[in-house]
Amino acid sequence: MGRAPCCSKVGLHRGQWTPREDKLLINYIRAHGEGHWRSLPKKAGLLRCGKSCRLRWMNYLRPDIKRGNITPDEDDLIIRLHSLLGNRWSLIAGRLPGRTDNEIKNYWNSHLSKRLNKTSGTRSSSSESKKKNKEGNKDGANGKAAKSKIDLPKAIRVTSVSITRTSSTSSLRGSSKTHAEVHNLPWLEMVCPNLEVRDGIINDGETLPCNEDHDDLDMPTNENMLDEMFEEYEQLLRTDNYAQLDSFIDSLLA
DNA sequence: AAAAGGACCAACCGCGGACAA
DNA sequence: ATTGTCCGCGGTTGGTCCTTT
Repeated sequence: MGRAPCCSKVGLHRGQWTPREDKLLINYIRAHGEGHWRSLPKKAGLLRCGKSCRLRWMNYLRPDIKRGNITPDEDDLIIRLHSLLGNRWSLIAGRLPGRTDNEIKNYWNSHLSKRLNKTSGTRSSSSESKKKNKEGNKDGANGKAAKSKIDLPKAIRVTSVSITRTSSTSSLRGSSKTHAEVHNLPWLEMVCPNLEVRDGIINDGETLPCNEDHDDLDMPTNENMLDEMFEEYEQLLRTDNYAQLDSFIDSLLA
């Protein structure tokens, strides 16, 4: 049962990437672009699984990745977005230019969940669960149940929306309209107001508003919208009106 | 100074949706 | 309509570095 592994693992390298492998991957992607991950390793002369190449590129080698500590603004945004979206790291990462889903996930597990745990007393970090596992699952199912999880509908696929940093801007033509307007995505409108679609092609703006290195993340309009959204969400939580809460979440996910 | 434990983070794994044949 | 493949996602693992004892 289950599908076969993405590739034969026989003879393939695993674990830490060497500088040479990084160089091969960077050179290949510079010359041929991203995508076709399955065939990429062979063509690039890498003894790696395509998945591994994609992960390495997405999380580490991509030129637009922002290095360094998470700023307080980003920190705040992550918390807010997580309360709205749950563990949808890729969606959250899409709102934080230069940050990867893996980075945010790690940051959440190692910093934020712990911090929130202190204030709420209801969450536990992955490190803690890992520790519990190491202790031999003494708590059995309880240890699993203690893990925090926001009960939201299953994540929708967003690749076609292309909030990602790699969306093409080369073939844009015709009149523009925001993507959120076209697809009736109020959430997207708030989170990424400059996203445009022209002739069915998504554009995140000539100035790449969603991709810029916003070191200060100084976007007061978005912040206000986010605040309003967050407040509305909190109010619904307080009222315990689950039907309304569901429709609110549905409207976000459209 | 050394051992033990904790924290962090890069990388792996398996699942499921999208899409083509 | 079915099957197989590719890709992206979230959860988890394990290695390394740091801190505490």
